[in-house]
Amino acid sequence: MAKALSDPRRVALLEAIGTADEYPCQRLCTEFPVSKGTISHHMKELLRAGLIRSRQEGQYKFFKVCRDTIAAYTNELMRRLAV
Amino acid sequence: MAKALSDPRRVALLEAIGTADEYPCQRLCTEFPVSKGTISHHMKELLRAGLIRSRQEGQYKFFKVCRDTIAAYTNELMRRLAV
DNA sequence: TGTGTTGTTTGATTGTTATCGAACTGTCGT
DNA sequence: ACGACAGTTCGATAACAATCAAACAACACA
Repeated sequence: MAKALSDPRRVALLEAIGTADEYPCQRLCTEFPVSKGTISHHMKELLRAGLIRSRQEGQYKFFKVCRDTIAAYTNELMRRLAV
Repeated sequence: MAKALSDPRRVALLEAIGTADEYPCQRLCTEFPVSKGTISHHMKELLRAGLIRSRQEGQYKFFKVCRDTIAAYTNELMRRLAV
């Protein structure tokens, strides 16, 4: 999780996805100056970390931020460092 | 900050420091199976990120977790992702 | 003043990761 | 069935990060 959040580009992607309830993959490809392959790679990482979920609709793919996972992470961080 | 928190060893060091109000550098060196150089490197990163502060006392050095910085980070994360 | 201890810096090595382009897979509309 | 579009996967490359060992600097004490 921390690893997934450590790349600025990935966080930017995550933030973009967070601006809407659901965010189309294709829009990420147009709005970020990176190749499709790279987007796909980052999405895979975010999925693996449980930070987003995806939904397929025909040939399109939509992403959604898992806000509870993020909340769980921040809580864990606070707990571990006893703030 | 996120970068600083993305390395497991560094988080472990941070946690160790967090177990006491102040933690001597030398104890980190004895309790973690890494060289002095590596410890020094990680401390530099944690300092740079504002996650710890250090205090010199003669030839010894002590570290202290900056809990408010961590709180600020988690808050920022929550805010940015509108949880 | 010298010796041991503490921590920093440096250079080399090694592993990881972000990125691209290209090849590939799957889905849609015609 | 075919051509266009959406994503994935792969191979290569380049940048970065963790680590060590060794050289170094600073301090303490005898």
